[in-house]
Amino acid sequence: MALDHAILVSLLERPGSGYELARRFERSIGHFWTATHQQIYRVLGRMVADGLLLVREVEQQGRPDKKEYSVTASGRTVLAAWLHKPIEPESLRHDLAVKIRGAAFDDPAALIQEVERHHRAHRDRLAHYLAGEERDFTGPEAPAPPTPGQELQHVVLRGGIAYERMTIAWLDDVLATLHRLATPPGPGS
Amino acid sequence: MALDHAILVSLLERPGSGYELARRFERSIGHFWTATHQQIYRVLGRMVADGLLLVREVEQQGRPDKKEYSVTASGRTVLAAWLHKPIEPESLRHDLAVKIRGAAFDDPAALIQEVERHHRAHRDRLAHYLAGEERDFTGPEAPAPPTPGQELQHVVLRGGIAYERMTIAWLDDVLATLHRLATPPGPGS
DNA sequence: TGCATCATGTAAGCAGTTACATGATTCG
DNA sequence: CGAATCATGTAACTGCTTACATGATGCA
Repeated sequence: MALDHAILVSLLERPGSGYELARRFERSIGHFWTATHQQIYRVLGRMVADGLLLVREVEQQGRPDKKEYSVTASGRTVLAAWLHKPIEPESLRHDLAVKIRGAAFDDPAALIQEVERHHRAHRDRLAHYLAGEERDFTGPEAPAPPTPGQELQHVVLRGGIAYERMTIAWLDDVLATLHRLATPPGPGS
Repeated sequence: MALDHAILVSLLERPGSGYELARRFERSIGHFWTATHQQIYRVLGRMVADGLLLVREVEQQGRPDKKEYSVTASGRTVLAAWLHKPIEPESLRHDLAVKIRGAAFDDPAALIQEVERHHRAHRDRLAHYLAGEERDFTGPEAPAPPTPGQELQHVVLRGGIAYERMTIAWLDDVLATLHRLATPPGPGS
């Protein structure tokens, strides 16, 4: 289960509450892993019970109190063990591709709007990643020289950027294909 | 649940047994969805009970008998309903990216072999996809002109190819970053 | 007064993985 | 005789999603 390990990495980068973790999973860590707060709270509870994390109650002004989690020595050991264990190369799960092949048994043109919607979502995500890269790594505000941790975060972000660019280009290809199928060559051609 | 829909699409493309479906999920459909035979048999049973599929016992010579599944009108309706319902753009789940960020709290150099292993796996997959493209779509054996269904299968395959190429390029970037971190500039520079 | 943000959780159900289990045929 | 391929399944467990549930503060 890699959610445990993603949480360990995120809390090593910076301790925080379940709520903060959920927000990180929507943002930077969300480039490569997703999780909802429900799941995060449950796993946090288990990881504390297993001794991988420490909790500290933090009182706040003008906000509800929070629990701040940090990684124990045991948690570091568990993470290191996972880092040294080989994992299988990922395989994709892409619902949209199922839909595209399914369109052969329905109306291909009906899928155009859906694909355009995805295209917009990926363009937005790309813009968001590029803004984050400028802010954290390539802009004038960025630390120079970067720490190894920052270099590794940056290369992961570059992966997210490359993924979004590739996806946008592919969706252009998909749209062109759907349009071609929707308007087949007339008898004059 | 998209496994149901992936099965519907696959059986509409060609009826087949659970075993055959499992093999397809390792190959062409595996470009965008994975499933094991255990899961497939369970879902097939449920889909027959729900009236989405028909089973037919087929006796074979020199092989065990098999059950051939095909899609009912009800199954087509369910697929069409799903095709017309918007889905959320995917978010990634990439264990290797978690490992890369985690390497900041371990030895980055220790990850190089793992990344190289993934690099090889993705190159192999790319070669396999390209061979499939040549065989089914661009080679001399390919049907001309292609049917709409084949055009859609092809554009999905092009997506798989683009994904593998992007991933290989990114893993090159990751390897360069890990090597840079493993051999920091000496005092002479 | 209502909405957004901050903050934490429980419960039920479905999806997916891993381990276990069987048995026929073909080929070397 | 053993290994590979064809063929179908059950059981247990783990992980993930969806729905439900509460309550404070700050701002318009």
